[in-house]
Amino acid sequence: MSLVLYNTMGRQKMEFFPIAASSDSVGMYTCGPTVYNYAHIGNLRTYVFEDILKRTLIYNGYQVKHVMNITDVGHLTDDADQGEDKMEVRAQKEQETVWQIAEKYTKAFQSDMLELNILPPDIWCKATDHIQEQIAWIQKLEQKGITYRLADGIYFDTARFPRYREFAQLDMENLMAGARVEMVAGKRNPTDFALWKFSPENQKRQMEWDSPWGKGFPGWHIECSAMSVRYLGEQFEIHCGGIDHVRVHHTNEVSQVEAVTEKTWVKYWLHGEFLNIAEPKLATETKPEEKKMSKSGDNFLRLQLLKDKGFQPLAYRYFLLQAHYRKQLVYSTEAMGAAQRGFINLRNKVSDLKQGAEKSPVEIAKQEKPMQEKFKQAFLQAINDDLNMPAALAVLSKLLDDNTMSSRAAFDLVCDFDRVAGLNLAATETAVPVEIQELITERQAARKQKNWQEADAIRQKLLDAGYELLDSKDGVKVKKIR
RNA sequence: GGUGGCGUAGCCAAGUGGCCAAAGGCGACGGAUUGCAAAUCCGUUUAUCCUCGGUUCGAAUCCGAGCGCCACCUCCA
Repeated sequence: MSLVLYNTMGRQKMEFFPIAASSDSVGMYTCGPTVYNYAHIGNLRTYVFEDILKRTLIYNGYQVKHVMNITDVGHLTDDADQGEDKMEVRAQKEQETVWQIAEKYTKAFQSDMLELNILPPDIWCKATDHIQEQIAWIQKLEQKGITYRLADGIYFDTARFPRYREFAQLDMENLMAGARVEMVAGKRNPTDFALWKFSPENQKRQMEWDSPWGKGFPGWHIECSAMSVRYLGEQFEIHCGGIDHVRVHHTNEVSQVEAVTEKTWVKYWLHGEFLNIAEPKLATETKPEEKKMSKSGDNFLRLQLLKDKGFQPLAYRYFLLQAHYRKQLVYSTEAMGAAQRGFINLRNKVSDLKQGAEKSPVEIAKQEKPMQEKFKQAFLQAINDDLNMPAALAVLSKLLDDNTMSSRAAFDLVCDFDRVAGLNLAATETAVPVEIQELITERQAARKQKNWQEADAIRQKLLDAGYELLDSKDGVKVKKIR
């Protein structure tokens, strides 16, 4: 079945084919975090979307080579190429070196990824580890005569690359008319951007390098161009990021690469929409205000905060999967609570199915194969239609409600679907410690004697210890809840 | 002001010309089961698909107008 993806380049759904027709390998570059702070749950939405994309490709039989960068230098506090470096600002604030800051927030990010069951990239690359590649690429642009020098750095002349506006679909005249951005003195066009920034003369930067143009640091956009080409070649299949990157960051990246190579760089561009947050305003106001979350703003929710509220990271993943990645989604505690209940119900059903499956033969009866295939096709159709996870989850729900198949056949399918959903649905409960098992036995004895008071006391005790008991016809089930 | 997008049940959310008297989830209600719970199972519930007009044999789906909301046009996933 063909895989169709919405390509920002062209603004339409397109059938996916690797560049080399005969090959099943796919190069995928995802813009990673700028590690000057923790990731918020809005950032994480994008990474979950990219993970679904990657898992869908793998599910379709492709070999994915996934590269993700870590921006640890050069990302300025505004885009007029005259703000401060976010990393340096943060280091100042926390009284640590920029290197410590980078290390700390990179680790935090990777830990979030792990908790959300996001598959790690094959290659992590840090901007500061690839300064030479970036300098070399700027030199290539220089040889093409597409750069110019100002007092504070080397700039890309967007007027010299006529295709510049194509990607962003920029209306240059409007951009000019609305020119609210204070331009760096001497910039030839409002869209021109810095490739290399010089260190300020009056101040020592923690991160700076020698270059043919003078001591300084790379502009933000050049790192993704240089590193993706380094690891994936001058042409590769997929590049993704947040929707906000279309206009400036990715447009600049495309320009930098294609101005040098003079051929199409990336075949498919995918962008994830924003997560907004319903922010309860003052108690007097009835309607919550919807605002997007900003890493520099104050409505900043981290995964840790969700955990503190009792939400499981994978329940957050489930929350995200219930909406399409190209639609804005509003986060609220209520919506998250509903998702968590849904997620727990889902897991309970799968858990029952699993117990049933463990009692049945591993071989699926022949007559069940067509039924399995029917579900599998429905699931595949959903994910292959531009990653329609809400529809895919509906197929999963229908599967769990189906009672025509054996537990074994159904459970195997659930595991298959979970390769894409990544919800760890079949996660095995951890073994119950002996002392817990003893208490359970004790309670069963009390129940037999109809000593309900004793039985309930033990049940409460176990609950406090993090184990929930579920009496069923087949005996007592134990669920670890913490 | 410019640009892009959205408006589907109490809430979240798929569907974008006939398979839709509209998927799925959450919630609510009734029942089975249970010592009580929990979980599970069965059943029920709620939609003139924002409004008005048009195109069409046929529209939630296309077109026009209006209303409302969101995002982007500093940085941001």
